[in-house]
Amino acid sequence: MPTDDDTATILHADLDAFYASVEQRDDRRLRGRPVIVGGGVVLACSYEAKARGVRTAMNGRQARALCPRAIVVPPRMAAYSQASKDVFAVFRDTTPLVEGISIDEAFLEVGGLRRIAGTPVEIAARLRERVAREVGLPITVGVARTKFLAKVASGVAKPDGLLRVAPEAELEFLHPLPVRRLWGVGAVTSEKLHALGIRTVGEVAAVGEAALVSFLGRAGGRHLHALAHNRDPRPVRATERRRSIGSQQALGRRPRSDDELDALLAGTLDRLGRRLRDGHRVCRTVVLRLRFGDFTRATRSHTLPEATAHTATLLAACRDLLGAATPTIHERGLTLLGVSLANLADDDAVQLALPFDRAAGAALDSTLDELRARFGARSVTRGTLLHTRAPLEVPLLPDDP
DNA sequence: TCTGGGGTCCTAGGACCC
DNA sequence: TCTGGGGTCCTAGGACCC
Repeated sequence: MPTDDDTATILHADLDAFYASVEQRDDRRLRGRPVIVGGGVVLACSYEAKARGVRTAMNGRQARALCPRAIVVPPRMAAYSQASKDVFAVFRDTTPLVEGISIDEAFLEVGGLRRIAGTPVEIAARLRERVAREVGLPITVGVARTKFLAKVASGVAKPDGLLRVAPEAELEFLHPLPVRRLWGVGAVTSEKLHALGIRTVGEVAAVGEAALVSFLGRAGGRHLHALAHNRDPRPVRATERRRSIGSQQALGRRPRSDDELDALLAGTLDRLGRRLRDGHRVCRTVVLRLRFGDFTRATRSHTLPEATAHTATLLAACRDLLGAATPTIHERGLTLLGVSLANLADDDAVQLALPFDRAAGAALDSTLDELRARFGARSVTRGTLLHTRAPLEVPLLPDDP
């Protein structure tokens, strides 16, 4: 039982089989039956389909072979987006400290709510009830002292469950789990670890940090070492702004003419430009993503001198990149075309020429509030200043000798 | 396992700057 | 003649997440 000084105050809330659950909610004929969302590739599947071995990202033909009785429905992204908004409204009504991770999961910090709302487990139980009653969707919640453990707990408790990891039993819970459960361990890393005879989190914990760093690189090694020893000091923080937006589409095997590709590119940039302007953002870097007939991939990027949301400017930059890649495309064929816009900033962000001076750079932080006031901008951040080598000249440091 | 679409973060080398 | 250390930015690629 949680005690009064319970430090397990982080909730990880994760909707179960999200897209498929929305479909079952909206069409009672689908309830209790195996449902697959998406035709060519499985975007999501209900637990009835999972029981037959169907998995997310599996190709459609294989999925239908495993589960011939499955009902395949096309995705309805607008419905999922609305359902997500409804669920996040319940999250934010539960606690102000909500960190969204994706369309269907979030961390919630509920420490400090004990007197008004009860223990974290009580809060989690109420949250599950509310999401079921008000939005009509099943959700699993993990409760723990750290983000990482809360996420592992919800994964273990799925579907439609609630699990608290007691602070005194964390390693007992963690160490027998397979390495794949560690955040950041995917197919490649787990294969590397298996090759070294490491299969469980406990076995990772027994390896020194230096050894992990030499196998997996600096960041990856340190990250894994910390998680395996149950060290995850990251606090729950309100969701930060997007760092990039993008769009891509698979083209199939059919060869496309240069004109066709150009039209696709123009359409993609038109939509992205609109999203950028709707969000009052500008971008400075365009990234062209290509996948070829042999499934090799390439990215080509270009950084503009000034941030913009002007479609024609962005399109021109993309055309140049695509033009340069045309020989490769003719040679190997193109099966995917995508564009990402990165280096995002608010469209009224102050743009400054940053002097190359470390001392000034450090002093910048202390003058940000002053700059915000002076320009009446929504946001002035150090990041904005650093990645914007723009023409506006501003006396940065009034006290500068 | 013949392959969706939307993202995040890390690494590494080269150019450039002081 | 010989030859520094520290930093940022850009580009490309890769792993991973849902």
